[in-house]
Amino acid sequence: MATSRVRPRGHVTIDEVARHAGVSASTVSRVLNRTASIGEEATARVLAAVAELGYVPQAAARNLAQGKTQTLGMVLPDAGSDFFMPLLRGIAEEAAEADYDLLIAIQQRVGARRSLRQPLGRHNTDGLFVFGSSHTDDEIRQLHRQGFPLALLYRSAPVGVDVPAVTIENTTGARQIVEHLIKVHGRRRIAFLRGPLDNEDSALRERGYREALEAHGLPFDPALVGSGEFYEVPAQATVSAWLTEGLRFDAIFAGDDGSASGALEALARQGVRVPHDVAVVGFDDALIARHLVPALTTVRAPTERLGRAAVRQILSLMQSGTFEPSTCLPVELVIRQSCGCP
Amino acid sequence: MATSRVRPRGHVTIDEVARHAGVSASTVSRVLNRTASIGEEATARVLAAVAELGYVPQAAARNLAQGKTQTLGMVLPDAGSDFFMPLLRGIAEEAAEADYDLLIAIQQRVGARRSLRQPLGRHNTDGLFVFGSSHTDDEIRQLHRQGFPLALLYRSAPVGVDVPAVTIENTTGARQIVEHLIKVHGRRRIAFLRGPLDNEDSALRERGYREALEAHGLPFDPALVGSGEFYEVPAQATVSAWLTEGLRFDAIFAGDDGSASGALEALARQGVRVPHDVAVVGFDDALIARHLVPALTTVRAPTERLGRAAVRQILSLMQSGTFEPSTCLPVELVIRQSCGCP
DNA sequence: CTGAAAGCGCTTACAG
DNA sequence: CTGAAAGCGCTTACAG
Repeated sequence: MATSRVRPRGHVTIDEVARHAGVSASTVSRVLNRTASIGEEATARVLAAVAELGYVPQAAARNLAQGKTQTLGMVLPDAGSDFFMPLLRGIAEEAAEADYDLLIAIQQRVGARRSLRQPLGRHNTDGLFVFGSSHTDDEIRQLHRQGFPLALLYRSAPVGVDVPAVTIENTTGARQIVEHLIKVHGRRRIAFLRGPLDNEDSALRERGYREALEAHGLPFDPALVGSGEFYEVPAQATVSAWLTEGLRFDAIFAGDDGSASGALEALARQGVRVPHDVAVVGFDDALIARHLVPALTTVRAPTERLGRAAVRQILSLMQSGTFEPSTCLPVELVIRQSCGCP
Repeated sequence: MATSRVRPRGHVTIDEVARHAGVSASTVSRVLNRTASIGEEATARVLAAVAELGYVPQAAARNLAQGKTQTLGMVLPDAGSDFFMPLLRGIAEEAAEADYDLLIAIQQRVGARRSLRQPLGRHNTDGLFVFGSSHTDDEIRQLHRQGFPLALLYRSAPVGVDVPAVTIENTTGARQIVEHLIKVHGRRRIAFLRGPLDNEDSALRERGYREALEAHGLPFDPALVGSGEFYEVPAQATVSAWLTEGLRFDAIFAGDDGSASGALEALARQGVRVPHDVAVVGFDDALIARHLVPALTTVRAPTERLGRAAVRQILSLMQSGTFEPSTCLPVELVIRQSCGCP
C-alpha cells in the first residue's frame, strides 16, 4: 500500500535529511542546533542535504520534544489605538532577534470575558506579556503562582508578585511638563484631566502634577481635576462642562494626548484661544500630537524601547531566573506650541 | 529515583486526566474534541476530571498528532503605522472565533532581508496573510506552488496565482472623491499625490482620479501628478516644490491621509488657504484625518472588515479548498471641511 | 461506546 | 564524534 516515496504531510522530515546525508537523525539534529560538536565532513553533508531538500524543522515536534514553544504571548486591549504599533514592533523585533515567535490575542470585549479557555497560556507559550489593565492583579498573581513567566508593561507588579515590570517615568514627566507651564509660561490655575481611576499611569501623572504645584507654592484645587479617561470624548465633555460652569483655569494638563485632543476641541468650540487664554499639554507623544492645532506640547513615552526592554527581562527570567524587578524608562519633554512656546 | 508523582514538565497531561476519570486517554481526547459520541457517564467523569485538574491540552502535542498548527501567520511591514491596528484586530478576533491563534512577525528591515529562515511558514503555521507589498509576486507564487494557504490583503493576486485576495474599492472611492471636488466645489485643476510606484492601491486610485477627470471633460495634465509616497515628508516636499515653481492647481487629491497631511503642512507654510485657495482630500480615513486642519475629507477604508474577510477566505480555502478569488470591499466618502464643505 | 497501540517529527540521555 | 532508542503528549485508525 503505502509507497515509500509518499510524503504524507507534505513536508521534508529530519529522517529524510538523515538518509540523504547518510547520517542519523541525531546527527542532523545536532548539526542544526549546534548542540554537540560534529565532524566536519558529516556537518557538510548534513548542511548540503538540508539545503537541497529545503528542510525546515516542524515547530510542533521540536516544541514537544523540548518541552518549550519558543513563543511569547501578548494580549492587546480590545481598543487598539495607534499606541500599540510601536509596542508591538519593539516586542516582535526583539523577540525575533532572540529567535522567539510572537503570538498575539486581542482581549475579549467586556461581557464575553474569559468565556472559553484562555487564548494564551503555557499550553502554547513560554511566557506572557501583560499590558496595563489587560489582567487584574489577581489574574497576574495566579499566573505567577503557577510559575508562568510574565513581564508587565506599563504597570508595576502587584505587591508580593515578583515579576519584571517595565514602566516609564510618569511622575517625573508629569512634574516636568507642569513645571514648564508654571515656570516658563506663568500659569497658575492648571487643570488636570485624569485617566481611568484604576490606571496606574494616570495616578502617577497626577502625582507629578501635584508635586509640581507644591514645589511652586500653588494650591491644589480638587475642582481643577476632571475625568478625561485617556479618551477624546469624555475629555471634551469635561472641559465643555468646566467652561459652561465658569470654572477659571489658564492651563490644562491632559493625562494623555487623546484627552488633550478632546480638550482642544472643547476650547475651540467655545472660542477659547490656545495657548493665549488656556495652555494645553498632554502625555505620550502619540501620532496625532504634532497634527493638533496648535501642535501639542507633550511628554514622549518610549514605547518601542519599552517593548524591547520587556522582552529582554522576560527572556532573562526564563533563562536564568534573574531579572530587574522594575525597569523605569526615561521620558522626554516635547515642546511644541500648545503650551505657549513659539 | 523518579517519583511517580513527579510532574516533569509542570503541567497536567491527558493520561493523568484519564486515570483520574477512570477512562482511557482516547476517551478523554474524544470528549474534549467531540470527535466521537461518548457515554454520558464517561463524559461527565472526564469533564469533572478536566475541571478539577485544570487540564489544558498541550498545543505542540496536538499539532504534531494532527499535523496542523491551528495558527495563522501575518507579516506586518516594518513601518507599522496606526493603519495596522484595526487590521490586526479584525484578523485576530475573527481567527479567535474560529479557534485559530495568530502569530505575527514584523518584516525585517531592508538590508537584513530574508537573512535566516522565514519566520512564518508551514513549520509553524497553517496559513499566511500577505499584506500589500510585504512579499513580492515571486515569493507569493512560490508559497502558493508549495501548496501553502495564502490570503492577500490590500493587493490582488499575481497573474496565474489562484489565492483569495481581499481589497477595497480603490478606483470607485478615488473617482467619487475627485468627482466631489469637481461637481460640488467646481475645482478644475486637481493635482494627484501618488504612492509608491509598485503600490497597487496607488495605481488604482490614480485610475479613479483619471476616470473622474475624463467623465467631466477635464484634461489630464501629467504635471499635476507628483510623488507623495503615502507619507508625509515626501508629500510636503512635492507640494512645496509645486508652489515654488508656480504650478497652478485648485485642489489636491492625496493618495492617502498621510500625504494629505504633508500637503496641508506645505500649503499652510506658504500661506495658501485651504480649502479656499486649494481644496485637499485624502484616502483611508486614518486616525489623524479628523484632527487635521481643516478636518480632512477622505475615503474610509474598512480595514477591520477587510481583516475579517481575509480570515474567512483563508479558512474556507483551508477547509474546503473553495474561496472567493477576489473580495472587494466598498468604501465610503467621509465629508469634512478640507474639500470646501461647511 | 471504548481501549490498546501506533504514530506524528523531533530531541537527548545513554552507550560506545 | 556518532547512532539506536526512548520519550515528549497528543490523536486516530483499528478492533471489539
